[in-house]
Amino acid sequence: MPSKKPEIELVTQAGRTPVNLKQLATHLNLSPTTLSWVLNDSPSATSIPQQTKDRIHAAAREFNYRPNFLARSFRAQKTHTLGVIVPELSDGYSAMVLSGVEEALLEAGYFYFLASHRHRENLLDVYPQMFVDRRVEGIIAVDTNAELPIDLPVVSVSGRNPRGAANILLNHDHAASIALDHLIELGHTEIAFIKGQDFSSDTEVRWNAIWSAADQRGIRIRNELVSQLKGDIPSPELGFMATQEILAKSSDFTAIFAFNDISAIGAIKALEAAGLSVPDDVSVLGFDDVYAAAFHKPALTTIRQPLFEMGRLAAETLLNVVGRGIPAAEPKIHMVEPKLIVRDSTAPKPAQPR
Amino acid sequence: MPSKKPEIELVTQAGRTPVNLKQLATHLNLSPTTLSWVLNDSPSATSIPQQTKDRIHAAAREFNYRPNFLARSFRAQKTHTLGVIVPELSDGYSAMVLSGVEEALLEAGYFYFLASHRHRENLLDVYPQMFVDRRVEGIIAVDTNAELPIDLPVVSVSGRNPRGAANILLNHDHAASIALDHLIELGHTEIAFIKGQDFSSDTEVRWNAIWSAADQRGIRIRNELVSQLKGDIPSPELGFMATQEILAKSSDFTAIFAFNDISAIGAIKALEAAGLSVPDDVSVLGFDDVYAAAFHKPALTTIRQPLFEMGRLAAETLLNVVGRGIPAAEPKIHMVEPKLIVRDSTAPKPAQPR
DNA sequence: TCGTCTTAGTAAATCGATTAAGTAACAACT
DNA sequence: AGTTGTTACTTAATCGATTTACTAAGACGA
Repeated sequence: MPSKKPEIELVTQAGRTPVNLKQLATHLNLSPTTLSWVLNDSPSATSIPQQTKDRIHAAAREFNYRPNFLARSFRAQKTHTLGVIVPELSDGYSAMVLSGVEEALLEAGYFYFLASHRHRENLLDVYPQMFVDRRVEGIIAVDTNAELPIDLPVVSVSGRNPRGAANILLNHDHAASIALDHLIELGHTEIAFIKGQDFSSDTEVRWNAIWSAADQRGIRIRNELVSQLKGDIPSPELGFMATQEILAKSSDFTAIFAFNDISAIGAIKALEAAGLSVPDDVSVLGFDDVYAAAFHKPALTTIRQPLFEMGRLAAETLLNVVGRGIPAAEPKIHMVEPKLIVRDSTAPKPAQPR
Repeated sequence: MPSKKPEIELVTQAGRTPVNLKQLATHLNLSPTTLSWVLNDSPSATSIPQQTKDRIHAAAREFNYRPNFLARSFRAQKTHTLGVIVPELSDGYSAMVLSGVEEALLEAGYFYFLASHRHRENLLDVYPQMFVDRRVEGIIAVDTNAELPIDLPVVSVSGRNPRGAANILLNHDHAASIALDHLIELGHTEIAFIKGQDFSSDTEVRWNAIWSAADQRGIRIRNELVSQLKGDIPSPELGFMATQEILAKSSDFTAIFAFNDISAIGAIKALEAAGLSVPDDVSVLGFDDVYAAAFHKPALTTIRQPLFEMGRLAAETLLNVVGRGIPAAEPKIHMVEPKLIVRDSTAPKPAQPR
């Protein structure tokens, strides 16, 4: 009589249902425990002889055993997932940061949930709550000053979060200095400014930095040459309007320092609509160096933020905290440095006044 | 003797550990089953009197009971999560699609994992595998023709996926028609073309559509006036080089139809570098209507893809399939319509030849 | 020869919610 | 009076991996 084959046989091919630990253990005539020890290289596996280990590894490979992620997550209450919240996805800023985040996470085997709040109150409540419900291990908040859950480590990018584990911040003092130095070198002293919206976390720090840098250089900031972006759409239109507002009050300036590249593009449009040429009559200085900045006409002179690096740094920092499990007592501040990118939208102050 | 307080007391405040079903059940002197039935409004709850239901709901509110998402996911092997794979995040195209995706998912309580493969072979393997491991319920592939897992429903956006549940496609025939009609109306007959890279799923369909539209209109496509984008970075540089390639072979054309807005921007730079004015000497027609298109100088005339809508549609379609649990036998094709956006980069054919 | 160590494992509990399969008490009907 | 039905629940199994607490067999030393 020929030896009877076992009634239940494991399917070697990519079968319908993936093999689980129990089935694999049965197949090997071992207990799930032993397999778990060996496959996870746990300290308890020291007593298991190499031969058995090899058998287990071989079987795992053969049947393409992949541990059930859900079961593991559930058991350990760890999801290997972060939450990332950004204001808006389409303006290029967040996308750059996210690229950096993704790169760092991939290496660590983490994924992230992405949420864009578009400055809507309810989303600012709902998304963090969803993050908590889904047991993300930490949150990266990009340019977002929300009330975030206390019991989760948070790393902010461009946004001061006093309760968070860390803040990735641009050196705004340095940014303001190199920006003003550039304009001053070109001979500009009457400079108009477009401030950011109040909801943007950079607005205040940057404005303070500009003030003190201007002060140090003997540049007077005149009230009528300052306006602020109004509205929450990511469109040059806002910069266009802000510039018109300034032009209505005074045309006694030869340079504009915009809050970001998008508004700089709007500013240029407004100046040209008013019959002024950029950079011949007025120089325009942007901020961020988003994707579009280099390809605008005139190409934007701008202050580059290392957005990709900031994303990467945020993710690495957060993973570090998450790994240790101890949220830092006081938030660390990581400063990153801006860089002046000179292109075609700035030029020496015109010889004679308009 | 005063009544003894129970030894274990539930914490009403946002305590350290959230309340679980068992604790809540103990508190109410009921079994977890009963609570589960009532809180999920399951059919078995019909026999539970309203009074008990009210007690349960009240307690759940009072102790801010939130079901453990991980436990639920594990039990049901459903994660309420999708995977989205895109080529690149920073070029504006995917970001628009994602905004649409997000909007649809939020309403349904779904999140998504985002992965950008940047055309790297290994990431095209690794990310889908990670999606499967994490038990996403479906995948949205944006402009990506990867070998995707068979046992998951897939919806492609701009990419034909024969195995997938659905494809969201632009009506490229219509796009080619309105594009050529626009150029022909302006008097152009000698038209140069910049084709997309082979890896882009739109390249072939669009090119075929252009061919037949040109044929129908008696426009001859001359080989020396066709070049192709080379390289996988999302930069106008590629369009710049493609245009230079054409210019090296012939300058006998009055219009260029570019593969996308980014390459159109590069094309304009190349034409201007060659001493040609856009649109006075050569008209340039873009594609997509990405964010930067409107703010370029000259503002791009372009064929708009309803990217946001495409994302939304993809997500809705996928959720529908996921909900029913039955992957469609043959992929549905959802066609969306392009729209001509006339701006400043196209103009009537110049009166005399150069 | 007894007791202790080491080796090579196994059994059972656990994470938290869901669900199939009961059960006890009472009502209603034949 | 006995059967069937309804109401209001409870018990126990399940999802799959991990982990704590055991056990059995043999080696070794005193």
